Amino acid sequence: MRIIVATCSAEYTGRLKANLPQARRVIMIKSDSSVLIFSEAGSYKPLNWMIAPCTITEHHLIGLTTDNDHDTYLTTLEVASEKTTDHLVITLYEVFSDQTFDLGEEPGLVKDGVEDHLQHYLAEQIDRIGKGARLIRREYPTPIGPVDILAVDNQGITTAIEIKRHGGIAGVEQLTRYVTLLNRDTRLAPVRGIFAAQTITPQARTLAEDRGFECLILDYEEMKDEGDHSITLF
Amino acid sequence: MRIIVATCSAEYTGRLKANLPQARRVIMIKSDSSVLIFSEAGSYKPLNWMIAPCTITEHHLIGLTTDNDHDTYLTTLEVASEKTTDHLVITLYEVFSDQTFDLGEEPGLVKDGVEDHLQHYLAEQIDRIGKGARLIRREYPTPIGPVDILAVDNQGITTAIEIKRHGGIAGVEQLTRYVTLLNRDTRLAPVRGIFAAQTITPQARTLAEDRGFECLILDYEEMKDEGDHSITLF
DNA sequence: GACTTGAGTTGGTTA
DNA sequence: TAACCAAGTCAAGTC
Repeated sequence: MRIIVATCSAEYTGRLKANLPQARRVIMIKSDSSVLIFSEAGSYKPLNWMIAPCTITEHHLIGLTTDNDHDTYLTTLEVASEKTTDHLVITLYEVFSDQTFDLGEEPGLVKDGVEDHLQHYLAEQIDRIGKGARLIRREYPTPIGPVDILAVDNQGITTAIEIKRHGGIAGVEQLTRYVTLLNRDTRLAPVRGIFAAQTITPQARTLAEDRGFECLILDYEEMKDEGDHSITLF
Repeated sequence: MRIIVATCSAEYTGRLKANLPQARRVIMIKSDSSVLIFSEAGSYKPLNWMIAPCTITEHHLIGLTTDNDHDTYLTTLEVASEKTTDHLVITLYEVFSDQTFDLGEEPGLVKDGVEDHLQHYLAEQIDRIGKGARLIRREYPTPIGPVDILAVDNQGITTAIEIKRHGGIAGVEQLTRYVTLLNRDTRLAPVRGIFAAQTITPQARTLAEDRGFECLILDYEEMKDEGDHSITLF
């Protein structure tokens, strides 16, 4: 990992073109040659970047300082993608720091609470859609992608469940596609839909209910507690 | 901008929980107190982060080195969001570098080639949907969001155009929602749809054509040339 | 402030 | 490899 703090400008050409005027910034060059340019502003996204695999060519040129009173060295970093025509040219004017560190292996991040976990617990606790419900399977395959959960409710009705952490309109559309498709299967029809999420936007709830879907709010902590509890029981 | 290179571990609690085992990493602290933790792996996304507004509390503790042969100082950075309950605790074990730089103002990034530009040129060159077509307006407002372009084709039929750089199923769904809604307006009906993009996935094309929408491939460079050309003419 | 949409989205999984 | 879907997505614009 090489970290450069410098006055720089940059120009990116690829899926779009982007121009970065001269200013002080931080340039990170990872060991795979990927490059990130950061400013104080914004969140975690760099202003410009190049992802691996790419090749960096460093040129040293003689230029002038902004007040033209003496010669100075300019450096350009030409970063070219090896897979596409994308390229990024960074010009360094004044370099304040240029250090390289060996970070070694990254053991990786462990996450808890993603959609997959919601799906896991809801499949395990399928009674949450109504006492007596029975799980058919998680990730029930269809030609247009897997349905998060397919179940049979206590009335014997096939039930497709779309799970989101935050439910928006797009999720309702997704559920609509699945229910429409599954209803063409005479062995399953009629199929109803449940839109299950930790939070659901009012617009999405309205759309879902318009289409005859039930909305189910999921409490992750509660589901996790119940899941952990049943593990200790067996 | 403060840049720390150190052996660290981290724990995030917020919308989910995430745990980062001990390893050498780069920690960036921006002037607004936002924090980013990077490793060599992955692309521009940090392993963990906290966005502004947040408060950092730095604690210095006496701990033991991993081989327990002598005391050492540990530092923890406790980063708490000021708006939510999110918090991130970083423990620093061995610090290799800890420097602060003043980057000053960021003049900002200038982009060319985003969806907005496609929309601009297509509105200007509305003939691309058929000779004699006439633009009604860009960003035609509806209760469910603005339609990218509304036009009248050479048959006098109202035409809703959804523009994407890369057209996928979600874009077709979006167009469907708009066309369905606009068709309820007796002053506009019947309304047809055009799905316009630089690239369209085969599935999206199939879905769009199933729904009676025309698919239109846009050549950005060509549109830009034509746009620039007409500017020089007037 | 809530919601929708775009992004050089990135990243993971599967056909 | 291509396409779909989730993400602590982020960020901009609108209502």
